Amino acid sequence: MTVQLAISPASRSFAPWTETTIDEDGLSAGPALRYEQDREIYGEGEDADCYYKVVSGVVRTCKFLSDGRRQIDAFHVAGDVFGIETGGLHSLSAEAVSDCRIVAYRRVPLDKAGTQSVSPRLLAQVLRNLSRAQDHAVLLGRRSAIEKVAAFLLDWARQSCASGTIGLAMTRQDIGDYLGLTIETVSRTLSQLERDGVIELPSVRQIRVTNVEALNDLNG
Amino acid sequence: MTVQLAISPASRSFAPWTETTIDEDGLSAGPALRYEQDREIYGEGEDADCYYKVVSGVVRTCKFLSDGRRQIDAFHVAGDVFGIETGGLHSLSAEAVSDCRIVAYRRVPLDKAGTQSVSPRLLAQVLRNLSRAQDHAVLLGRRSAIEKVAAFLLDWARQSCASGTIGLAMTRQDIGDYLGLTIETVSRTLSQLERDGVIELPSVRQIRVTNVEALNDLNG
DNA sequence: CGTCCAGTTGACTCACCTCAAACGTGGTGG
DNA sequence: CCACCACGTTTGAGGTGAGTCAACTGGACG
Repeated sequence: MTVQLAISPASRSFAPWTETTIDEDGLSAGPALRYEQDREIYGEGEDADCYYKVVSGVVRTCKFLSDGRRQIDAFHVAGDVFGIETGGLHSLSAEAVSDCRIVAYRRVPLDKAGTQSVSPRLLAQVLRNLSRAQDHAVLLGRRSAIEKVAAFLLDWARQSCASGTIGLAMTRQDIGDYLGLTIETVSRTLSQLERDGVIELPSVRQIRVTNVEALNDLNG
Repeated sequence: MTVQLAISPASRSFAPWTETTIDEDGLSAGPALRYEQDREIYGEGEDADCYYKVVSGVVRTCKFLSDGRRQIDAFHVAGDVFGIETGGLHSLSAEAVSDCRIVAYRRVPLDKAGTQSVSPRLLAQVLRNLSRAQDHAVLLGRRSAIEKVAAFLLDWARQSCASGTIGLAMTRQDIGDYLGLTIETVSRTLSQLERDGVIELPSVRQIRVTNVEALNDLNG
């Protein structure tokens, strides 16, 4: 199983909850693992003996309901840390949205870590994820479809942008499952924004924002 | 301003990001601050020089959109920690849902904490909040009104229950803003659950669950 | 040139929202 | 003790934003 393989490079990091092998860009922490598009990195319920940092590419973390409905928690890009969990098990699953490189760090479950202290950098990463999750909740609970899409575009432009045109790594389905919408609604909303002269859609996976103010207005 | 007053008892805790004055129940960490119902504990954008732990009562943390729409992030009960933020400012506001007692702990912003390490207990609390936020996102993005209400009831029964009857600390408006619904939909859904024999509503703020399985089924 | 699959578009439906009125309960004052 | 008010809640009637189902489009690839 690839996951076994995935863990091995991290074993050089022995201290629990430390980042001794992580440096600012994460590149020298050991060889990056490669995951090709749509590969699962870990599944809901699997042992959470590692956490991860994205080196390149995009990763989605998500949850599933028993009937298959999916909610994407976040898209992670270079520098983002994901997979840090309370218990010994991952409560989300993680998948490669695009081909990507990822560094794994071995961890010890919190309940076995005793009084060993934690790097503030790690805490900062967790707090960043928490803050994103809180913003996401407002979006999911209180915004209309067009506001959701506008917020997503602004957010993604900031994260990924080679300014001018946004390159989408993900499908409409991914966007829908991130925003709590169906693909049809995502598609229709993008078309409407195009008709309104707010964006252009040179190709399916490329979006050019021609009127940022309009998006900012929609963002409240 | 009451917030100034609120901070003082925490000043006995000097080390940044430590919990030396916190013990398991949080009661001996210093005198608890009292907040009466609907008092603001801190506002969005205020300096986050303290974080907090609930001793008794219920606290809500929430965000507002510019037009007044509100999303409640979480209800916090005895033992829960809230108000730990990435930057120097609170990104949510916190208010007393019921009269409550709260302990404040002074903190130092992460960016000034340097390499000082962090208690794993604090990290565990943050991870708990993160996990709750992730569950909340699935609820907001992918569940129907009746599923939302069922999930809320089960959740709240677990947190607050003197088994048998659930005592609600919050209004329908609070529940709606937590679940991403209007008060009318919350009310109608509760009425429907009552008609279906799943719950009883002896009074507005009391709910007796008569059929837990039905709720669990709705919860997926 | 045909197949496949992601995306788009259209027609229709429905879950939830909006607006409005009625209800109930707790508090206040006569 | 009762009349009245305030406010949170419930209920009803009607509207609508987003979902559903289905047909169509357009690149990518063999």
